[in-house]
Amino acid sequence: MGRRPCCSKEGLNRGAWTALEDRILKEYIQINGEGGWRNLPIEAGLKRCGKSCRLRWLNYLRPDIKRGNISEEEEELIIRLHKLLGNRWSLIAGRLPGRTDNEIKNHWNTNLSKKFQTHSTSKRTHKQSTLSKEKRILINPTPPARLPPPVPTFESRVIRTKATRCTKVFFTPEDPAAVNEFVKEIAPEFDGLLSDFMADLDVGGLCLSEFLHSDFSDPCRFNDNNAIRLDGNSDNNNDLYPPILSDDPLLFHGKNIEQYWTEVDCIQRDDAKFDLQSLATFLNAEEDWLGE
DNA sequence: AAGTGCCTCAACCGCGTACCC
DNA sequence: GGGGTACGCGGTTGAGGCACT
Repeated sequence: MGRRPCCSKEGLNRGAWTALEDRILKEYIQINGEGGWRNLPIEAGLKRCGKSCRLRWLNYLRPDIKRGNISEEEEELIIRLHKLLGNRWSLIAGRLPGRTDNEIKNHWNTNLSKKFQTHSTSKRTHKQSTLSKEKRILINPTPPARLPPPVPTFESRVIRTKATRCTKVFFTPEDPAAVNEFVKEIAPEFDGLLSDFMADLDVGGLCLSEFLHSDFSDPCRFNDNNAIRLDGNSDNNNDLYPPILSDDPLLFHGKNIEQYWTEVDCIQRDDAKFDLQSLATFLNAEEDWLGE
């Protein structure tokens, strides 16, 4: 019983790839492009599972793979992103050009998690440690740096599964009055959404899913205030993201937004603060996950 | 030199989601 | 809407290399 295997394992090569297999796969993809992984081995003449081909290409053969050790700057970014996003390696890898999720995951498990263990004073066991049972280690639970006073309490439930990005969030306001105040003063976008609802995290014009998937490497995506541009067109302020409000632009204090996102734990618009550390907290709030 | 234990990282596995019919 | 398939993801494994005895 159980799940049907992704492909027949009979007669397929397993284990380390040979130089010849690499060459065949590379040449096939260069000619035919990525995708169609299931049929690729047959068409390319490889005795490999399609999944294996995909993994080999993504983690090793892609031309834009960056070789060599992970730099201190990259390491710093990984730590910050992990603090914010948890074990969403693919998302983290997306912020490190040339690095793969597998590479970052391995680097974390073999190097960075130890640093956390060394520096952590916490006794909390990380639920999702990927190390083998006897090697499981303690990881800093990243307590929120500070709580934003004007933001009301939400019972947040992150829709998060084992292998998916987190873009949707359920909010259940615990204090409707506080939410009213919050909406009125800080996030008019929430107007009319006071009961249980499902939406992109969209606070003050800063949409989580857009934010996480933005191309931070493209300078055209930022205006003079370093707000993200949706279309990369520097001439149209209406397409800025977060939107430029009249006399009230969402400022990033002159910093590159990536720098800001990873260095600063709070984005500020006037005196309204939405705390990214709090975001990290609920992203990591495993007790609130669905599926319990 | 041989044995042992530890570490690294490429590869595998199973699951959830997206997509198509 | 339901079922089947493909893809992408995070967790886990294990081969190979290295250090130490």
